[in-house]
Amino acid sequence: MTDVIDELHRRGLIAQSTDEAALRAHLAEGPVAYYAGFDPTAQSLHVGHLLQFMVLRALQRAGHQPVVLVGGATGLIGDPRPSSERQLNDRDTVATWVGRIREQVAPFLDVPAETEGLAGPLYVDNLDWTAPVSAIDFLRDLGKHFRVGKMLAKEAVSARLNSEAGISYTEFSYQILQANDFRELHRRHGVTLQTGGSDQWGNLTAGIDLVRRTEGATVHAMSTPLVTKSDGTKFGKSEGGAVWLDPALTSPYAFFQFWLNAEDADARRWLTLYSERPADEVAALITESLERPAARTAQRALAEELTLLVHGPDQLRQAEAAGRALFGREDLGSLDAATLTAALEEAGSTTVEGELPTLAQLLQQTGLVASLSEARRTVKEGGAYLNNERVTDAEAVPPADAWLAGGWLVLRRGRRAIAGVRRGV
RNA sequence: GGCGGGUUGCCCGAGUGGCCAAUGGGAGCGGACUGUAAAUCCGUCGGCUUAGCCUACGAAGGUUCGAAUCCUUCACCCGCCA
Repeated sequence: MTDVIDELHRRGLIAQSTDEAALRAHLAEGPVAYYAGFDPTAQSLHVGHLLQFMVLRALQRAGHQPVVLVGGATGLIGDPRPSSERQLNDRDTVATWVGRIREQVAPFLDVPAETEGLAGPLYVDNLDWTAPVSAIDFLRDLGKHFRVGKMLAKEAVSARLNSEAGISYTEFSYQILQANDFRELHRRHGVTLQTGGSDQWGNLTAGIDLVRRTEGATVHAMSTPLVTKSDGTKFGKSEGGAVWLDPALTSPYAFFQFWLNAEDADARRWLTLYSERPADEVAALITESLERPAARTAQRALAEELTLLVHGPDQLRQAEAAGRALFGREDLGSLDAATLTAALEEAGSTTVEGELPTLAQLLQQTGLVASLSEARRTVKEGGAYLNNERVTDAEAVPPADAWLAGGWLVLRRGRRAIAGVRRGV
């Protein structure tokens, strides 16, 4: 049996860890309860969170006990972002998001009934133990264990202190809440390892210190590296903004396309990080990508593996088929109604009843552009296409013979953004 | 509580009474080139009923023929002092 730490290293999933030899020995002793927390700061998790699940899954496969914390309490506070203070969300909203994220996490870690020896996850919400703590309890029982000097020294805090934005007492206190979570999970479930992103390192170590100080126990932490893009832009964004895991916010098609469109260098690095294939298979894919980059095997492998993991086999099949239909060689007119319908439903579409509006209006209605001004601009720039033919007049109405099989018009913006217009009954 | 500095479009950041929908950079978007890559070059980049109009320079009021620019009040941020 391969050592899970070795596997995590091989995949580049460990940026930092506490005493690695001790952690390795600890993991070798038997099943260890470990946790990672996810704050409900939005209605859904996004691709940025995915790497955390890769770590949780690797540990789970190695026989350890995952504990997933959804931060009903910490989500009300917000951890300090490098840029600026967070906008607080109201309590009802956060409570709703807790439920959604809790459901979203499940497929990553739930184990099928027939699986031998693997432990399903334990789900916890830190609101359970944080809400009952009074201000006095907080200051007496928790605050006393934290030195302000140390708190100020944490990267997340000092960066903000030295910035124009400054930092509120609320966000400054965040690390205490997360530290308390670790202690609470250590007490309740014997958790001895916390994993998280490298930007969480300060919070992870705050928890370790608190547990040592108050429980006299040694616990561990491990952080994942920041996933980067070779062009320096932020990972996890696409045309429409964040790439969400919720299919209602980012369609499986768009999710698949996000990975497929990765740059070569990124795709190879990401494949190493994300793929659960055996090491030699990953190595072969990377070799192939280096030899024939145009085939984009690394991108394809990534897109397939992650779409399957996040959205399941049916959605993967459809996302792939849609991409083939829309970007394939064939003439759009030769596609049959079923293929076109499946592809455009994946890509995004809108239905038009009665009189057809102008192309500018259609572009806006399908969401390919944000405003009519942008639609006109796009047409002027030569970036708008109807059924793969460049549009020259934004105010024109598509001719009657433009309708394709099944009552569809295919609108495209630029090379990649595609949407369908369906004829209403 | 006092004094000083600050708040400009997605981000950074110019702009101190008209030539300002606002210089420049970045991001974004489109085109060319390609592999539904990258790099590069070119263009574009508030909205609308688009040769015109509307909304915008923290918020609200005011001065003025005219304000991002001047005045007043308020909010928030940074620093120093108490």
